[in-house]
Amino acid sequence: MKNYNHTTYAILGILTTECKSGYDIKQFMDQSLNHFWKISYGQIYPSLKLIVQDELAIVQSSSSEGKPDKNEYHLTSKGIEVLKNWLEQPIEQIPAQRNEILLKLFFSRYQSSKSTVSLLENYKQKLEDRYKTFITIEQSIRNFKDTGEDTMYWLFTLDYGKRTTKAAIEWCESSLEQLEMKKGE
Amino acid sequence: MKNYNHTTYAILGILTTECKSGYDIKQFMDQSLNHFWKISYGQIYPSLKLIVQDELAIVQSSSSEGKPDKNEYHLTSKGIEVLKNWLEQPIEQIPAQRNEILLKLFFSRYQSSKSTVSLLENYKQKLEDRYKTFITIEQSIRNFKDTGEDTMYWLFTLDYGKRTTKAAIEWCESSLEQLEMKKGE
DNA sequence: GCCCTCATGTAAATAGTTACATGATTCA
DNA sequence: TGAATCATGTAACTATTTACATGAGGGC
Repeated sequence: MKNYNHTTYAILGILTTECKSGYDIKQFMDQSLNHFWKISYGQIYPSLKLIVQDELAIVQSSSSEGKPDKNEYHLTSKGIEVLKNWLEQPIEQIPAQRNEILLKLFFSRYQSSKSTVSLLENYKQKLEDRYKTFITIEQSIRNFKDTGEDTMYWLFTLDYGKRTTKAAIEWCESSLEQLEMKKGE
Repeated sequence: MKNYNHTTYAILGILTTECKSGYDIKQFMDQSLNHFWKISYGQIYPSLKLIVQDELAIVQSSSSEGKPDKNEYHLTSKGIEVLKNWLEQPIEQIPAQRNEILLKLFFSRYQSSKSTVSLLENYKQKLEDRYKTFITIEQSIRNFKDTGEDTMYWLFTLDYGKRTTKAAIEWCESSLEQLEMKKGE
């Protein structure tokens, strides 16, 4: 079976939901997959073209009143096979998460403690904002979604975000404390 | 001041250590920055060329007995300025960490619970291996490094890795438990 | 002689973003 | 009429990896 890139699999996955057009896919990404997967239109439309070429989906134009025409992509059985097959493959390796704050911190002896503190405080703020967003999303999933099959898995991914973000916030606090102690010396 | 990409700043940072050549930089990355920054030779050498062109460093050939010649790159004061300036800029945004396991989990209702369990167990194993690696690196830093200025910052980045990896392991355990409960229903 | 490590580099392919171009509908 | 949202798409650029090419020196 031919291999596709992760972006293609992400799109195939989204096509299993009610989201069927390029525009819908982008909306879905920005709302639901935002914290662990993002892509731009520049990738979505060419990928959809490939997906149709390889017969993983068929496209049909749909027009509804008062809205521009829309291309709806529907998975074929071949497309579903490809998706299922990918789901079953184990993860080759944990992604090397590039992290700018760690990179800066690694070389922080070239700047004042004060600057490093600012850097960390700013980062901590961003993490706290993100954490709050997760809580909000969680609430809305629990409120509006009936306990369908998807719900559990969606909550898993949110839980991952919450746990790792919380750990990162605690790390910021711990590091800031240590910097404070160093200054006090 | 001209802007460079993160890779260039990473290289400038490494050039402040004893690592001065393209080969050294790669070694350093693979050993010390491995869990949050990786680059290939295909990026290192072209970047070094640009760094010299922009006079952020000068290059000098050095030969030592029994070893091939080596190009040593030494930061200029301009190079140090550029590095320091970058260090002081706050992080624009938390990186959207693409995460394949979350992507698969998100669409896991299209596979059996058994497959999902395997996926998570495999991932948990990888996380545990990574955690052990962090402990090992931490020990070696504490043992072999005198408590120089760098040490504290290096331990910060390791601590980040340890904390977030631990949170991810706990997440795996929690998710596996929930899947188990679901199966028992 | 052969393999491993040291050492530098390029070319091609892949991945991904940003900016641009276009045009319909809705609402103020 | 002008801005906002809906909708599709491409071109250019940037980033990054992989595969390749080359060659010296050391140890078996």
